[in-house]
Amino acid sequence: MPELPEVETIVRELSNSSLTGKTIVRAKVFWERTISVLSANDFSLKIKNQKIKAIKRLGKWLVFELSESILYVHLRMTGKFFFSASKDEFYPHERVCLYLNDGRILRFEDQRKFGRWHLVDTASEGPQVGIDPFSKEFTETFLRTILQKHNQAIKPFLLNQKHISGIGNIYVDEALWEAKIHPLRKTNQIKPKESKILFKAIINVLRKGIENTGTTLGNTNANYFSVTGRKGSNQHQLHVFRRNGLPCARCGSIIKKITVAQRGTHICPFCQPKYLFLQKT
DNA sequence: AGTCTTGTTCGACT
DNA sequence: CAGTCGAACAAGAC
Repeated sequence: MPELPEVETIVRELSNSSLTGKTIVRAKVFWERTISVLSANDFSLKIKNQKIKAIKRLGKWLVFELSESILYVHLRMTGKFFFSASKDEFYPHERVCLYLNDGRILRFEDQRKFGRWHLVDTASEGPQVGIDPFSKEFTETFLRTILQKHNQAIKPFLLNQKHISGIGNIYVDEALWEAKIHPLRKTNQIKPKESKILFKAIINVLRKGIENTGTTLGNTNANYFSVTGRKGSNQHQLHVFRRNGLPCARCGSIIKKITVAQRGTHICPFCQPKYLFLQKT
């Protein structure tokens, strides 16, 4: 569910919610497997009395820099954060909550239970992810070079967080449509000119996603909502994702849904040909 | 009842 | 080693 733009939106909202400087006075775990490596009990003991120094993003991970540790949170499909003031409220999908020294409770809700909290001492024990699309290491040259080094369909390559971190199923389909590249094209057969356009498309779709505070596809609890419960608006800007049967905004052809790497994949069959019969200049 | 889902990891296989 | 594929995780919408 949440990809880079959604996680970035959540990080910004948490940072703006005066969470920085607050102390975690108590943690409660309602679903043990949400906590990775540590037991729920060890986690609660370890995080207790730690101060939140900063909140950042690493790929799709949220990073809470604490006084003695680093807390990494991955939302996977349905994880979401929100605040509540009352201790007595009951939320059916609540997995973890943090009591703060200002009386607020930061709650973590996760319908499908795939979300993970990883509390470690140093960043070297944290998740190892690839280049962030908004870091200065992500350049046209980097993308062109790494595509040449692999012989894999472009879509699963872009979804692999070890190479580039933060792109998920929605934004990858959007970026490939924008760059006019079929998701099954092999990485090492993508021409330098196309790679350059793809670079711009990746930055563009992610930046637009952030500007629109994320993509919320539906109204149910399984969808993305921000910390304050707001929907994003990027779903109104999508060109292909879940638009199968509708006309392509560029050429009018009907958007098709196919399966690539076991993921629903949306393409314009005219704009994104699988084989390049004509060499474009 | 059966299929699908915005993420990731694992093992089997080629 | 590199890449593909299906399953697993888990719950709910359609």
